[in-house]
Amino acid sequence: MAITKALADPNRVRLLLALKGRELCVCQLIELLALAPSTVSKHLSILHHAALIESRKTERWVYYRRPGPGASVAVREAIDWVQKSLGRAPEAGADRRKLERILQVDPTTICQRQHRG
Amino acid sequence: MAITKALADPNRVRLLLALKGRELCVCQLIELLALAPSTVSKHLSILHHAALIESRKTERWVYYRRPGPGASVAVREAIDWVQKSLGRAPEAGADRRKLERILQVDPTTICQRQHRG
DNA sequence: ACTATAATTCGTCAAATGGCGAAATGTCAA
DNA sequence: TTGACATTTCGCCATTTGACGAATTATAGT
Repeated sequence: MAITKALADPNRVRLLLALKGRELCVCQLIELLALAPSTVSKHLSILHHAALIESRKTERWVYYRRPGPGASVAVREAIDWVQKSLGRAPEAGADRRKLERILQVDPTTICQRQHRG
Repeated sequence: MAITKALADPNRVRLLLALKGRELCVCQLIELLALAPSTVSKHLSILHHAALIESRKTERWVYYRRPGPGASVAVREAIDWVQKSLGRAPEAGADRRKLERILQVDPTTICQRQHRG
């Protein structure tokens, strides 16, 4: 099943947890995971292929979010489980704190920072 | 996380679903998956390592079952999700029917059958 | 003790996975 | 149209995974 495969990697679970209640730009997710853009993009495409996330493109930025009410029962239950059960882990808390800091900077600045390394 | 890794393989999900409400002998699980004994044993050890199943040995047989009330919240929630969400899939239904047939034969006969191939 | 049996461990192999940088794509600004 | 930028796709590499058969362990029966 595509869903369980998608959830098998910790970084993908981190992405899914980060998208609780809000959409995020790819560059913000890159900042969170601290991995190469191509790697994060691949993870996002795997989550997308499993229908666990949706995307929206405006201008040069791509935003990802959890699926809306139209999502299948399987997808909704999977996300609920991830949130409830895996969201309790200590690393999930650390990511939430890191995200708070990321959200205080505007995405444009974050993207530019990534170009310089 | 060990749990999500353990659930990433379809055959391991099949094993977990097969153990709903009953314990089963390894030879019965081998019969269900139709894989080499060593392969099934490996899958079982991965599930066991993630604490998703427990084992009990009597005489020459090893029985596996879902964990009892002493299991952690994470484990219980994972199993609940697997049962509710993944147990709905058509392949899960096929496995239930196959198991019914397996349960009609006594384990001793099944084990002996496996030695001849 | 010796043999048969149920299951696991070990060694091996092909395929899948996760990471990266380079190149490609699409979009905006000058 | 030229250049900068955000993201994705591609090609590569090291590691992990899932499969098997052979060897090993543990137990029961003779």
